[in-house]
Amino acid sequence: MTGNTEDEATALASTATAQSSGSKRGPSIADVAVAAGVSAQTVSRVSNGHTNVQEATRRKVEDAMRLLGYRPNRAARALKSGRYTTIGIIMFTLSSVGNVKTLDAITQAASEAGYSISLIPMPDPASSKFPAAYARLREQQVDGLIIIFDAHLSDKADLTLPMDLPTVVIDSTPDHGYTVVDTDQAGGARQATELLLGLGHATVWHIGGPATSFSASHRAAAWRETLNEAGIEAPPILYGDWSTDSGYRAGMTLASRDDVTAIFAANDHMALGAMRALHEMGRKIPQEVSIVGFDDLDESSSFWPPLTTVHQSFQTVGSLSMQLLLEQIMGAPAPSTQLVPTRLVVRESTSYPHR
Amino acid sequence: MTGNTEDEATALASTATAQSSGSKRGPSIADVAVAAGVSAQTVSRVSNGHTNVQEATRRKVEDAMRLLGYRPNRAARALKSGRYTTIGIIMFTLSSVGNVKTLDAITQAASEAGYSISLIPMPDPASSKFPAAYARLREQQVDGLIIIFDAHLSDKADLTLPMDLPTVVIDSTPDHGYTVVDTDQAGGARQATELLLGLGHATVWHIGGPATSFSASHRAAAWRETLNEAGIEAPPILYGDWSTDSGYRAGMTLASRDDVTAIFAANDHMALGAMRALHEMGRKIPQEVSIVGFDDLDESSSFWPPLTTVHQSFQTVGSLSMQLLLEQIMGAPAPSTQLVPTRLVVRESTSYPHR
DNA sequence: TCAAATCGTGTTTACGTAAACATTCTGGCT
DNA sequence: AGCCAGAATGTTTACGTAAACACGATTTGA
Repeated sequence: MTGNTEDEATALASTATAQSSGSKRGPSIADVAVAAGVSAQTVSRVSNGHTNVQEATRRKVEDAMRLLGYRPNRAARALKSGRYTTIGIIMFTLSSVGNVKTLDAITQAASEAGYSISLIPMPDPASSKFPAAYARLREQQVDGLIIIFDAHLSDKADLTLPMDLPTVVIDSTPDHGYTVVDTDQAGGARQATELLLGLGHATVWHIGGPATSFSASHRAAAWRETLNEAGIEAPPILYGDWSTDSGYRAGMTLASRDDVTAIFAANDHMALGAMRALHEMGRKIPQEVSIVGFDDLDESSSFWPPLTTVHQSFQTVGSLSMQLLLEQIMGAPAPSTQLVPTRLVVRESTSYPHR
Repeated sequence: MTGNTEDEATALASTATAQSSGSKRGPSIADVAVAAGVSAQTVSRVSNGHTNVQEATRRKVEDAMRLLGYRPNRAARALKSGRYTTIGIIMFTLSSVGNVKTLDAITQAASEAGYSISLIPMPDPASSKFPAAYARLREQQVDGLIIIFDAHLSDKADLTLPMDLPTVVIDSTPDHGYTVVDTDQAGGARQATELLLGLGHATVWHIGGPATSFSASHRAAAWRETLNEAGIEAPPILYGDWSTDSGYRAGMTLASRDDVTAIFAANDHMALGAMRALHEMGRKIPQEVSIVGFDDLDESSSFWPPLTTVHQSFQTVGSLSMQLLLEQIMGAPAPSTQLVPTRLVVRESTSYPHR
C-alpha cells in the first residue's frame, strides 16, 4: 500500500518536474493533485487546513506535497481570494533608533502571525516625490497598514490617508481617526521630573524637542504640570531639534547659569550633547548638575557618566500595533489610542544637589 | 469629440462602479477597456508602457484609467508573468545601526526602481525557529534577495542558501559564491592606524571585535599589517564583543598601562566604552591617550571628546547592492566582491603624544 | 502595380488558486 | 427496505493580467 503510493507519486513527480523544467516554475496544486490521485480542490483544502478531509486523503496529499516540494503560490492565492497576507509599513526614514526597534518588533510579530511585511519608504511629505510614493502605496496590495511617523518630522499634518484599509498609526498625534499606539510620553516626563524634585532640586530645567513635534510637546507639558503641582513655576524651555548638537547648544546656555542644578532633556541624544557642554564648562555631573534623558538608548548606560533616563519599550509598541492591526483585519472594531508605559532607569547622572 | 469621449467614459464608469461595489474590488483592466472603447490587451499595453499604441488610443485609455482610478493588480500581474517586482531582504536583527542605514538605502533604491521590499526576519540560525523561517522564505515570492548579515552574528557559516535566485550578500565573509558587497574593512583599519603612527605614536593598541566576526578579523589583520610595515611588532589584541561594556573592560586594562598612548577600537561603541574607562582612570584624551573608532555613528561627533573615527558609507553599500541585484535580475552575470571605500574623520580624540 | 512587410489592435488562452455548486457515499432513521 | 442528512470529494468557474497568435490596414519596395 505504502509502496504503491510512493511509486505512483514518484512516477508522476518526474512528469511534473519535466513539465516545470520548461516553464521554470515550481509544482502547482494540479501537479500535487495528480501525484496524490485526488482533485485540485482537495489539495487546496489540505493546503488551507480545512477540516473536512479524511485523514488518509490528507496524508496522501501531504506526502505528495512533500515529495514535489510544493509551495502555494501567493500571487494566485491573493488574486483569487483578495487577501494578501501582507501588511504594509510606511516609514519616513529609518534615522530614528526608536522607530527601527519598533519596526523590528513589528516584523517579528507579523512573521509569527504568518504575514509578510512590505516596507514602503515615504519621502518627506513636503518633497516633490511624495505624490509618486503615494500612488505606489495605493497599488501596493496589502491587508493592513502601519504608519510609523517620525518624531523628527514636522509638517506631517499634510499627510492625509483617506484609505478604507485597516490602519494603525504609531505617533503622538491626536485625533487621527485611526487607531493610535504610542509611548506614554506624559507619564515618562512626569517620572523624570518627579525623580529630580524628589532628590531635592529646587526646580528642573527642560531641553525640549522641536515645537512641531507632538511627542515633544507632550513631554514638555507633563514636565510643566509636574512642576506646577509641586508649586514651582516652570523655567523657560530651551528648544532643540533632537540632535546632540542642539543639546550641546542648550547645554552651553544652561551651564553658564549657576542656578541650574537639574535638567530634563527630551531625549538621550540632547542629554548627551548637554553633558558635553557641561564637561566643557567644567560643571561636574552629577555633583553640580543632574541630568535625565528620555529613550534609554543602548549606549546611554555607557555615557560619561552613565545617563539616568526614561526607558520606552519600542518592542511593546511594535508588537501591540501588530496585534491591534490583526484584530482589525479579522473584523474587530478599531480601538482608540493605546499608551505603552515607560520605566525610569536611574544611573549616575543624577544625585541630590551638593551644597 | 472630447465631450463625446468623456460622456461615454462617464456612463461606463458608473457601470463599472456599480459592478465593483459588489465585489469590493477596484476597477480591472476590463473595466478600463470598456470605458475607453478598446480591448483589454490594449489597456495592458498602455499600462506597461509599450510603444506600439497610437497616441490617440493611448490618450483615451489613460483618461479612462484616471477616471476610474485604475491601479494594476500586482497579484494578477505576478501570476501571469512570473515576475513579482519585489525583492526580499533577509535580516537577522535590526540591532546594528549600520545594518539599518544599509536597509534604508536599499529601500530607497528599490522604490526608485519600482520594486517593493519584503522584509524577512530571520532568527538566529542556531534557533529552533530557523527551519520554519527558512520554509517561509521559500514560498515568499521575490525576484531577488539581499542578505544583510549581522556582524554580531557568530556561526552564520551554518546558513547555506542553495537558491537559484539572484542574490547579493552584504557581509565580510569570503567565498560565498554569491555577489558580496562590503565596506573596505582593511582600508579603513589601515587609515586609522596610519593616522596614529603619523602623529608620532610608538605603537597602536587594538580593541578588536569578536574572533568569530569576519569584519573584525579583517580590521585586526590590516591593523597588524600596517604596524608591521612600519617595523613595529603588534601588541596583543584586546577582544571585545562590539558592546560599549566590552570596550569599557578593555579600556580599563589599557588605562592601567603607562605605555599605552594610542588605541584603535574596532567600532565606535567600544571606543566609547574605552573612553569612559580612561576618564574613570584619570587618563586625559587626547593628551595622554589618543583613540580612534570605526563606523562614524551620528553621535560620535558629540562624544567627549568628539571621536576621531573611520566613516563607512552604509548608504553606498545599500544602493550598490540594489544596483548589482537589479543587474542580476536583468540577466547580467553576478559580479564578485565589491568593496566600498571608507573615509577617515579626524576629530578631537587624537593628537601627537604629549611628552 | 502588387506582394511583402509593418503597424495597430483584437481574440484566445493560461497563470495557480479557492469559492460555489454538484456528486457520491455512508449511516441512521422510519 | 427505503429514504434522507451530512460528510467527503469532484467539477466548474472566475479572479486580473499579459503572452501568443490572428487580423485588417497601411506602407514599402521592386
